[in-house]
Amino acid sequence: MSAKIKDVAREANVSIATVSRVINDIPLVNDETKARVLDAIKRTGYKPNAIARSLKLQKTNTIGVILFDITRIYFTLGARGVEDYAADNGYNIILCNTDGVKDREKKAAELLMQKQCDGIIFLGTLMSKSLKETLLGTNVPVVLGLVEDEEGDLPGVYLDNEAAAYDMVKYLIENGHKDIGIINVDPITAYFGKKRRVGYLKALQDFGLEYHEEWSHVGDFTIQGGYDAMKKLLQNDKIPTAVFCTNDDMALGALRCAEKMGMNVPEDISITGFNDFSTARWSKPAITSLHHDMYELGAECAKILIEEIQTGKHEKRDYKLDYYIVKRESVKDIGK
Amino acid sequence: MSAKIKDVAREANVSIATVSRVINDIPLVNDETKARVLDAIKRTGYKPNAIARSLKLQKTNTIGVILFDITRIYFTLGARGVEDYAADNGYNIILCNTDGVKDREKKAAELLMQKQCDGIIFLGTLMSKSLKETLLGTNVPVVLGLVEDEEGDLPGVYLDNEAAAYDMVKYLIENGHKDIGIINVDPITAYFGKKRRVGYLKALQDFGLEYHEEWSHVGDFTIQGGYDAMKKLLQNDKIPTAVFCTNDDMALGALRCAEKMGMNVPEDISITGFNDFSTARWSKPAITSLHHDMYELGAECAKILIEEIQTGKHEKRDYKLDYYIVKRESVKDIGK
DNA sequence: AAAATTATAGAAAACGATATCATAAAGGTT
DNA sequence: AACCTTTATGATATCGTTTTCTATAATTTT
Repeated sequence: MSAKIKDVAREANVSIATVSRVINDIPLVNDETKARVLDAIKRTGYKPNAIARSLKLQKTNTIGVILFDITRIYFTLGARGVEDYAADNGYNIILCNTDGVKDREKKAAELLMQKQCDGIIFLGTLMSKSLKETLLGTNVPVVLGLVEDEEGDLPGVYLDNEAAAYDMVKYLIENGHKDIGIINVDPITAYFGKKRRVGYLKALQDFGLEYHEEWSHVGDFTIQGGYDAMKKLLQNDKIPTAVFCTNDDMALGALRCAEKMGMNVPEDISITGFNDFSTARWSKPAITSLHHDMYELGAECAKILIEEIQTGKHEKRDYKLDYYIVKRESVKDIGK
Repeated sequence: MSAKIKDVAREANVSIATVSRVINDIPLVNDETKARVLDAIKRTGYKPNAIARSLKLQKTNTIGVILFDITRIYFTLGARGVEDYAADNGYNIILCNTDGVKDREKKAAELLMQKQCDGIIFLGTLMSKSLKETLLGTNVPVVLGLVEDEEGDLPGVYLDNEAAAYDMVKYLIENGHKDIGIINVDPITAYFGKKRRVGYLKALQDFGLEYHEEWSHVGDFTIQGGYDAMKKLLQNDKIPTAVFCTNDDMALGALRCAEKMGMNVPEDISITGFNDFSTARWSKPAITSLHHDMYELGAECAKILIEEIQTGKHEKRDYKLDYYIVKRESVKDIGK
């Protein structure tokens, strides 16, 4: 068994109160005594028990992170952002993957609360009603990443997905495209999918373009998903001149599919991605994508959360990420 | 403040001992009393405090994971494997990224021990002496992923990197290649880099091929790193007919660099990857790679660790991952 | 030199649970 | 009717800390 504060006290011939004072740098200790205690700590190899401490202080210095799937770079970068900022400020993170399954999200939230996390960050695709209830049914501060609490007052950090999608489609339009398809993540299970779809539709409308139901497809987040969606899209008699994909992996899949069908990108069809991960940059042709910083998103979530934990003040605030389009090779200007 | 066991006891008009019995399903409780307690729990919204419980039980049901960088898919998959297996068995994970910085690894280990983790999994590139000392200076079970404790008796889960590299180089040789370069991760800071290099050298030797210092380059794990390393490699007067890259991202970088230099893969030069991530599969040309399952690695680490936690038995054992070569388009058979 | 103040250190009560031990009531045995 | 079981419950010590309150010694003030 490792040494306890009691062992140190015995060893240094003082009371445990004094040892505690030394550990916590409370000034009312005589220098000589302090030295004796420090020495005893070294000799016994004593390390404070954070659990006991947490119980007494009612503070665990841990942040719970509920996320979709750490395996997907989109979320991973966010998680790393959270972890770095948290670690720099003396907090640790407990991680729960949920794959977006509501039941698991709820269980994760309950568990994190039982473990007395000082705060919770939710990095998911959708905020379900039941999760929100669970999260609000406590006093733990909560910050949302990626999703926005539209009616409620939970602070959130996210991209203005609607505007970003709008801008990307607008960019395609500026390049002379009038027939624009979309390969999106499921707008029902993913909040940002919904928003990006709205942006897409709005841009079409604003520029007087027609919406074609048959050019709108949904894939999971994967390359294969993009491939399959593109395959369906290309089965139509008339096909668009450009496809707006709402993530890079799906854009790559779409690109591969087009190639497979004997088309060249961007000569025969233009494709755009979203997120600007290395997939897009190093693809050939390199994919035009919309850049925004997921790491920053995570870090910002952590920052807001820790501030709320430390001040105890709750305040609804939304932090919108910057974004910009990175123009590469996958879009052809077909304007006259 | 949320309800405590005391509140439930008062509400149900029983002692806290009885409430505790109900919570923990200890049979000696009258059915009627039990119902009353259950009802009180529901009414008060009581949730047990895991911290208090941990203190008393000397068990936190958390596993500490120290890993290199969650942002790199190689580690991420491992982390997810750990998390899933752990979650299925009632454990949670605390995650610490270290970027391989020794000091941070040590700090992470100390922190996890203070937080009374029931066990620690190390998913890193190298086991430093100081980290090992820190890890062993306690009674917490430790399992190593990716690295092997050659002299010590810590259990580990890893790929037989030497054999795998050997097989990959052998595959190139079987395809007629005699001039084979290598783009490796740093063998000094990464244990598996060292091992893969040994396998590479051994294969060259076994088949009577010459080793060319100038064809051996090192990159970080990234695509850019592979690109830069390839650039140096291609600056030689004589260049190899094949390059063995010890991860997929670097292979992609190397491929892009070769293309940039006006070469075609695999017509002018063959390239192989390692790990078989989607990068390799969806690249064009698709990259021949060595498949092994990082998710399984993580899950196996968790399995071994939890077994050790629960039985209290420590035993040195090594679990070696299966692997196989996935043949794709990036290798040309140049045999006569 | 007595009183008041200050500097140190210790005793003990929390924090919220679990589990041991003790106790009381009910039923069974002779 | 006295005793022994069995069943159900409560009181309480404990886990390893922090912190308040108290106590003592040392110092200063008068």
